[in-house]
Amino acid sequence: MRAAADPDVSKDLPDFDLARFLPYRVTVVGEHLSAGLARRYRAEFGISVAEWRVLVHLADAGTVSIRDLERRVHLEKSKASRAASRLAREGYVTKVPDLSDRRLVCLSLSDRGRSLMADLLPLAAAYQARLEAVVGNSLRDLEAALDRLMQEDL
Amino acid sequence: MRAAADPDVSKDLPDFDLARFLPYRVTVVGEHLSAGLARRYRAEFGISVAEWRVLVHLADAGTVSIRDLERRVHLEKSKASRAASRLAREGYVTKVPDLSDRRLVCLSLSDRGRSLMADLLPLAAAYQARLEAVVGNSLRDLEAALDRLMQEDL
DNA sequence: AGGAAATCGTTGCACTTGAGACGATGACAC
DNA sequence: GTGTCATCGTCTCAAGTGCAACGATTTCCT
Repeated sequence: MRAAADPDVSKDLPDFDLARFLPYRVTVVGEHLSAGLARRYRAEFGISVAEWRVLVHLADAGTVSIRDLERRVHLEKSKASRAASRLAREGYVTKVPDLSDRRLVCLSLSDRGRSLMADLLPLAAAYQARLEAVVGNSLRDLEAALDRLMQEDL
Repeated sequence: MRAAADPDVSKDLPDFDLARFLPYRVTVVGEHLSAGLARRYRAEFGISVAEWRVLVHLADAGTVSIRDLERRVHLEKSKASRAASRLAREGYVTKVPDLSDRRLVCLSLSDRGRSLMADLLPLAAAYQARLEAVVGNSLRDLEAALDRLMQEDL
């Protein structure tokens, strides 16, 4: 017979339900939501998610540096740098050195980029509206919960 | 003077707040939550997020195939295949052909893998408990909202 | 039985990613 | 000024990724 407490490896592991594990669950939903819109702007304009974030921030902040992107839209600096370079190469953004601090770059939308965003932003707004309809009247709670989770230092 | 309606590119773009855009927001929170725990098991055991998901599923399903992983824990099959291979190489899982259908592989935890999970699962359970405490009594609403967003075909 | 079609896991390929090193620039103390 | 330190953006390198193609198997249909 075996002892009741068995420290060796043949012992049963504690139950664990990945489907209820918040890091997993939130990540999967995030990928699902992002992919839904990204599929469209990737097929139509060849834009990646990182490039989309850069464009959105440019559309509402005007002129930004790589470091601003890093802090405001959660892109690591190498990722932000490469996304900005691609967008500049495609002609969607202009990239010039900042004259008052020549370590920085000034990124801003070109005419072509503004024209792109004139197409993209209404699409995204409609998508957001659709998601909010799905969530319904618990949107406030959802946002509050996400905020609290985000503030938590883990 | 300029006409009121101006179709050219110099027109202002619609306002758009990325910080309230659900795909962005949910994704960022998901990364934040995942990174909080992943940092620990990566530093301590050299395990990636994909490998973690494989291990968890093995811990509670016993024996699974690559295809099961693909469907149950949202890993593309090449990602699942490589994660399983790495874990097999490290000795955490055993990988043998399925005798009743030789297209499939049978993955299961080795003794070493079970021992690893005996350390990891309590850690994850504590982490989950901490997150649930942060969310508080709106946990039900949060889960329901995530479910509804997940079911939506986008 | 026998051939077409579907399924499974792996791999080759081109691309992306994260982490750190690096040169260039600026801020600060003395 | 001058030296030290911090900051910014890019680049390099190894590792990871998505996708499609592939061989091996099984299933289905007749």
